[in-house]
Amino acid sequence: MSKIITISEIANHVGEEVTVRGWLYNRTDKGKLQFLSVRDGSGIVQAVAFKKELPESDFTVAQSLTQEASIVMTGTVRADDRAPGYPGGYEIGLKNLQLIQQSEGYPISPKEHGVEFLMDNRHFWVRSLRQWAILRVRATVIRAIRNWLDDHGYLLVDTPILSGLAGENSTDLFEVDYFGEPAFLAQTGQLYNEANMMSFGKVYCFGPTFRAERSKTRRHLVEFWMVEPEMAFFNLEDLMEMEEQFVSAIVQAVLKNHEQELKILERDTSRLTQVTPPFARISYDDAVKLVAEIREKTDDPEQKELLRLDWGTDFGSPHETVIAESFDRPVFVYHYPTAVKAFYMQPVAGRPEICRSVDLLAPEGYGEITGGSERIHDAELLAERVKEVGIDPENYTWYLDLRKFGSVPHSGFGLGVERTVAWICGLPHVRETIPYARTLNRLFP
RNA sequence: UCCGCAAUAGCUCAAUCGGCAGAGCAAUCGGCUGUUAACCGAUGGGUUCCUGGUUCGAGUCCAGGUUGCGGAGCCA
Repeated sequence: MSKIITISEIANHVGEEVTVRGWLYNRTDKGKLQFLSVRDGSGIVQAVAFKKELPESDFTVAQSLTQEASIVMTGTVRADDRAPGYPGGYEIGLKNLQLIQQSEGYPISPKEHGVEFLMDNRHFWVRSLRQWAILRVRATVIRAIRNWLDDHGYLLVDTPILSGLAGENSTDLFEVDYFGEPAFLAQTGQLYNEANMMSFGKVYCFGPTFRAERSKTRRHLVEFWMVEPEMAFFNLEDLMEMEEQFVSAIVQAVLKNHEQELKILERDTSRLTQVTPPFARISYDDAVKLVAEIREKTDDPEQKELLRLDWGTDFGSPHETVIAESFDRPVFVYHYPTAVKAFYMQPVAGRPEICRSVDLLAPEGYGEITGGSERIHDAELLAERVKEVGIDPENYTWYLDLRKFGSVPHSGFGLGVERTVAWICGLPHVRETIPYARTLNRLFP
């Protein structure tokens, strides 16, 4: 009985007889010689079947294998530069092959497919090479997020997914029946984070969030994952310094661990290596001027229309794109108009029309990947803002009470996992960055 | 919700001016001892999204609808 190995560790077994268990990814039949491309989850390896080197019945089995048939194979590992795979350069000289189950009519071929077809077959699509690479990067992004926060004194404190609180924007909430009472799926854990921060100093929550926005763009999902750190005694400048360290650590972790995956995705990593502190910083006031200058220079009438912008309105994605393109690394845009941001953001001293908020825009048109602010810590000011915005203070009693018992200045932000993965992988759409995307028209598979 | 585009074989697409519905891949069969999305030969495979209209004749033109895609708004 030979040793069962995973393909990722094949380099340690050159010259040995090994067993690999997996699925047929592709097959090339040359008559008395066949090449089997086999994946086992950890990688892809080429197995070579010469007719004379394995039992006749096993060779016949090899000839009958269809794409995604499950198999157990045994053979000798040898280094060969001609062998493709991940990692490439090694192949298995087949001595024995056992079919577990044939795969009849597998829908996804090595040729191109359309988006709808692939999303309908997402439960199979996750087996494909590009998806394998993307979802491995996603796992590393999540691991890097947790490692960095855990290593820097942040405590993971989970926040509820079901809540009676509306959160930020009541129109975009999913309502569910909670024993006859209305409840909502969480859009953010932030309000709870602010309570937890007073207990643990630096906290974060990390989980799925739900937004019933009727958005149909490359940057939106109905269900997406967000990490939200919240820190006591942090002002806006502290927040930006923390964010640039944090985001850089995530990008560098992927670069370090996924050279192979980024190559599969044909990602140009030169822009990613530049993602190190400090990031660029620009105020909303200056960003508005910057957009106006860029708009002035463009000859494209369509672009001129899209870039139209008055002070006081929020940036749309065309604005964010041209702002981000003006810098060679991620850029913070801070001090947005108070009117376009959430009620709990601290107004700037002497200029209450702007607030201590900051969004981080990723380069290459990937848009906003974090959004955060310094929070209002004064009880009276917060109560005033609640009244101004017109939300029912009844529902926010506990949240308002936080400001009555040792309230301190504090800040926090949320980072969208899918947008971060899309940016790092260089993908055109976030739907491939989550195993089973929930979008406007998709709840299956 | 608004604007634009699309729907033809299992998949990706073609079909000239309105005139016999086609190719590649996949599948099946045959050939080949170094393939890299192998190649060569053969075979099978169609409610041209739906409903109605114009016409001698509609995949193609017209009306309505359905579904999907891209963008805007909104956001991470």
